[in-house]
Amino acid sequence: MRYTSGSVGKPERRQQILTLARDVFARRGYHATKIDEIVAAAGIARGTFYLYFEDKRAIFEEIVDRTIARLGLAIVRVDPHDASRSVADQVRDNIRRIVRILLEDRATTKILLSDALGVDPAFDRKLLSFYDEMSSLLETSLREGQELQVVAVGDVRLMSWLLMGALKESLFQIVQRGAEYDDEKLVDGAFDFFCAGCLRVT
Amino acid sequence: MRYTSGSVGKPERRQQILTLARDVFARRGYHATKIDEIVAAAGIARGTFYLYFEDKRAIFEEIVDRTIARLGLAIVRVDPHDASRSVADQVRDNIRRIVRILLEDRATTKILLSDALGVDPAFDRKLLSFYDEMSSLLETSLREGQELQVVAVGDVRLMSWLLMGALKESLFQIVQRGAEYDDEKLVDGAFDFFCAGCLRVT
DNA sequence: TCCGGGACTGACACCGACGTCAGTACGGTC
DNA sequence: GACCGTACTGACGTCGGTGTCAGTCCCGGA
Repeated sequence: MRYTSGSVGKPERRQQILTLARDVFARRGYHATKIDEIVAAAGIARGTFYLYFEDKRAIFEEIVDRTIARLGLAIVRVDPHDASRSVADQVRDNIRRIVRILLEDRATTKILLSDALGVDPAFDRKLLSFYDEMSSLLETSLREGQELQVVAVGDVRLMSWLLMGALKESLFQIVQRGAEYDDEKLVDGAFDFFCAGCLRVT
Repeated sequence: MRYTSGSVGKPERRQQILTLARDVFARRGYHATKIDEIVAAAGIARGTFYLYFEDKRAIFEEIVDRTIARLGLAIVRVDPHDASRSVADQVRDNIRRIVRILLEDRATTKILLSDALGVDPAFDRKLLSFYDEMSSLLETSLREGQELQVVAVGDVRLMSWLLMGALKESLFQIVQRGAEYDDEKLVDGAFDFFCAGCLRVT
């Protein structure tokens, strides 16, 4: 009896399972995904899965962690004293990097923005603390910006929530509906919104 | 053997289970909540639960549906030709009604904003179509606003996502952390943000 | 006092998903 | 051709959680 179409090395097999599992998670959601489905999608036997991953939670965590790590690196502190790059450009670049990462691998983004909460108390904590970190970073930057008068007066904590939420929801909607949406158009739209809102009610 | 401390009528018992279950869901999340936990929290036996509710999904749906229905009613179309109420006031009132409903019952809000997605494919669809409805309503209003020059030019669909996301995330953060946050401060903060963003980068 | 029915109970049978492990296939080495 | 070692297989035992239902309790009417 033949096992797999092509004989593959261990790291390749691992990556293969990871990628296929990601697609299943994106399609079915974390809780609805059974090991059997991952295994079927990857064209391997049940036992093989456990040779490469501890359990469902472990493979899920690995998928999400990669993107979280990339995001963490992509967001860099705005330096208002950098002569070579305006604050506006730096902000825009941050938005662009986030958007690029998240629209590049839509399956993972969908997972991250809709299934990652509610997996497990420990995992929830990790995810929330990531958001906390991002939010704190934002708050600090906003406060600094207020002193330099490049950020409106007001509660910076609330602002950070509003900003994060606006971007998160847009990205979620785009990947959720599988809509094509031009990266740059989103970056510009979000940036403009952050600068001036959208209501002009005198 | 005594059964329950106080003898209660059927509708009261039902409501009691509903309320206690809501708290358990809020604390533990949908998937982590077992019928046994609801039953323990309500101080009733396993069998009793099934006298009142089909299953876990049914009681969860009932909890969430109530709030969704209230939200649906709370959001009213902005009428730019209403002489008695300015557009700004009407918008602000919509925000206020949403905020009031969601901060009034924080447990349910937490459930709605963090657990409700990923329960079940059918339930997901229902929830997403609710958001779709809200989003469409918003888009229409925004488009109308653009004609009247009270809304910035740009993609109204993106704007609706940005607006919804900003508000959702703020509310989520508030209930998630159990932070006290003044209703009116949030309404004002969100409204100001919608009108003018928060960046002032020339 | 006995009976009937409604509210409630909780032990139990069932089930679906999990993780394991004895076994199979196959490529290399002597 | 015999013998490993490695990658893989899938049937099977296990288990946590579910929903059920025969039985208990209690009250109100005859």
